[in-house]
Amino acid sequence: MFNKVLVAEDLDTISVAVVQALEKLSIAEIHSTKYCDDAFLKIKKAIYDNAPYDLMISDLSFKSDHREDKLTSGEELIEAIKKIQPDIKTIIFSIEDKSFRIKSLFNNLGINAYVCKGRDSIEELQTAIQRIYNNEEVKTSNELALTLRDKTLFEIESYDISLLKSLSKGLTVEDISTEFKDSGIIPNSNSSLEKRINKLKVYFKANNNVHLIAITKDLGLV
Amino acid sequence: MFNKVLVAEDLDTISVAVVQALEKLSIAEIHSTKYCDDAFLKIKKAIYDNAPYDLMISDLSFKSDHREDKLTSGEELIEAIKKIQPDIKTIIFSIEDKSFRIKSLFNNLGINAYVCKGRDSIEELQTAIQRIYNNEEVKTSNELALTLRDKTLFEIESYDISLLKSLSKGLTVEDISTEFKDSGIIPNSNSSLEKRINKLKVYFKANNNVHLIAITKDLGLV
DNA sequence: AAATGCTATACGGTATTCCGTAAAGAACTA
DNA sequence: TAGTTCTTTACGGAATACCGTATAGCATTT
Repeated sequence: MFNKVLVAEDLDTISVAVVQALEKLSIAEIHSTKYCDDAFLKIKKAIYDNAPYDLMISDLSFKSDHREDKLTSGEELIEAIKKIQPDIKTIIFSIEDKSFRIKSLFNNLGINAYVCKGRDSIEELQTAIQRIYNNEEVKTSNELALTLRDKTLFEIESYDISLLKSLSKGLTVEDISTEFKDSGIIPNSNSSLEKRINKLKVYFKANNNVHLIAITKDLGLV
Repeated sequence: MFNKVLVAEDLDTISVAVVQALEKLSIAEIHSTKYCDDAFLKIKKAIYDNAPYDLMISDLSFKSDHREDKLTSGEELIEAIKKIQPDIKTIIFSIEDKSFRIKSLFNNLGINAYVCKGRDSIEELQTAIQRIYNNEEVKTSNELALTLRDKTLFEIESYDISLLKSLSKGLTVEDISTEFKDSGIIPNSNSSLEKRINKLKVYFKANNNVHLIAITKDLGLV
């Protein structure tokens, strides 16, 4: 089994539970930290001491508080760590369940596993660790597997996102039209914008603009 | 100390940590559940068995899964439970840190304490329980205390919440008017609803309804 | 070049929002 | 009872959303 593991998690409740789960896997050295910056320093020092970590388990989002941290999210943390220790194994342990988000984590960060915080996540986390150690394929959470495989997912382009964001800022279609014209974004006519908004409304089954923003906010798109 | 306590929390990691924290307070009977509906049934059965719970600690948001639950949030759960056992003590233990939201929980649900999941929440939870048991004033988390004491804060009533919720469901003012008439909610005329929406728009500095919903969604009010 | 198809744009009519003003009703005061 | 104030309701006009149809531009095909 892995010898030295680091847990980066800001919520104390979750952190103690994860550490306990690791202890049951008879991992010798388990360290935990509540801040991304601290996690980075620990990894760095471990390399320096010639006793590097084998695995890091990290949350994605960290609450901000009085401290002014350089690294503020799990993504930034992993990106920074991979630069100084490319061979370290990484698991993200997060509540995030948006498929497109998770997909990009595998593709862009090269994480080894993604475990979704949920009703049976302790066991899932343990099996994920075991499988990574055995170099086996890591199975994702049940619910997740479905959404990741779902090819029918509407391709939301960045154009749609900025359109939705402008709407949620309280701009009228007229406003957005001039905004897009200024930024050189096309299409930018009222008519085209309306047509695009309409497509989004159809896709998300929204009755009107208010409804559309409510839905996409819930999905975390905006 | 309290004798019988129920923990309603869907994330297994947090649940085990909370139960451990309770054990250290030498509480005799500690039960936990991952679903709102189950929590309600446990409370109900305990009343029936003449051994009611003294305290419930509940999360606010619960993940939805294959089960089709009637109660889907901590708010709904507490509302339902207060109807069958009005004297039960309740603590909300959630990641939510928006002052509006929390204030409305105190005002509309009559909770006894609000503890924010964070880096030192285990200790905060324990002192909150102790203080409720001693009938002392419950101190809220440091950051929270400031915003809650602010009397200039607009009093968001449950009326406003249901209005915003209806809007975010894509209903028109006309629709909401008939909906409110059917439910016996007053005021319910188009004019009054518009006036109320206007106040909210002024308060939240929203340009239009879309903007208003975007803002209140961000604040976690809807 | 002509035909085709796709996309962006233009326009018009209806519905809804947005925002005033005013009347009706209820609660309180003198 | 009459007066005062606050809340609810009514109404009207301008702005915007909503939705259909029609034209213009551009690329590809024939």
